[in-house]
Amino acid sequence: MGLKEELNLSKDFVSVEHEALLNLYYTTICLKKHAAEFFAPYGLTDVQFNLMLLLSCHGGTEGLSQARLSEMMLVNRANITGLIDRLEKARFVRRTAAEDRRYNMIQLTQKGQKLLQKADAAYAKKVQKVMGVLNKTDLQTLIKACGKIRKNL
Amino acid sequence: MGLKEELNLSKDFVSVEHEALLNLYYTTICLKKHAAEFFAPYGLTDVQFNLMLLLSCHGGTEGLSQARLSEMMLVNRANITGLIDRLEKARFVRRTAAEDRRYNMIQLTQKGQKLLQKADAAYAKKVQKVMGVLNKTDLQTLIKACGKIRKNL
DNA sequence: GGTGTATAGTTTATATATAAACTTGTTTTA
DNA sequence: TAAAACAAGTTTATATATAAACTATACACC
Repeated sequence: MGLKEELNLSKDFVSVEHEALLNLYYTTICLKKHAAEFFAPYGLTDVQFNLMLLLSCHGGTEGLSQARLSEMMLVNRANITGLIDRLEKARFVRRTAAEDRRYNMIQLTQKGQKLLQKADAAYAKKVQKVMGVLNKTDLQTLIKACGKIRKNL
Repeated sequence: MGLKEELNLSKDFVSVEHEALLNLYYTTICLKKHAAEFFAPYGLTDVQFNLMLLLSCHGGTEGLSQARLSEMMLVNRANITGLIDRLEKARFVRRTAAEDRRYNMIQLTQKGQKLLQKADAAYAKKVQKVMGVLNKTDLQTLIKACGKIRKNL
């Protein structure tokens, strides 16, 4: 039961290469939708959770600049402005001035830390369940394949 | 050279499962950005190209309804309204009334067909080049892994 | 020490995406 | 057959995403 059957397509894919590409696209869309649903009860979007997780794992005490966040999330820095606006409005993060006054350092608030802790514990279990359908060898193979593709771009 | 190095992350991933999930996410983002750049010279976005390709491959002579397009693209039907609005404005597709007057049948115009033909020929080559970094066996393995994950959601 | 250049963040215009409420048209069913 | 239920498409409000133009700050170098 591949993508062709799931989408009720009338024709085969033109190549296994295209089929693989579309499998990556559609699988990621499904995973993102799943994540979005998962985080909704916490009052977060999947994107907001990911940003907060980056702050928690890689922010230390001083936080991360918006430029660094945009690098890590592979998004335009203009996008970070709006994300932080919304998270700041909800009091999950704060902007702090850095020595270099061009930078905003973004930090989790206590409220943000608490929420993240709860959400992350549940999310880690979810990831184990969702990706656990592949064994460790298959996961490593998948990681390698993705790495090769990115390197080839 | 994995994701950790590419993003200059200070910590390891908490599990191989999470690492694999993020590899899917990030690789797809990279592929989408690449596709967006590729289609820009044709005056198309990657999403617009995909919609037109579906019309070409699975639309036959009568076209596809917006509801069917939303199923195939895994997007909300509200989203299709705007996509078709923009493509219609550019005269790449047209809305046609169906017998069941609830439906819009969407068809490629001649202008749309011509553009698609040109873009698709070049795109097929691009896909071969990008995904060709994996051999046929690796591609099949990737397709199977993605299928297992989707089935497990 | 002032000028040019580079960097961080914001604003604006636009595209893609969702959910919810709504309109219109079809089908079911009582 | 009239009412209820369902289906397709649109509208509205909001979130995420980009590119381009802009502001403010920092730094390099003559």
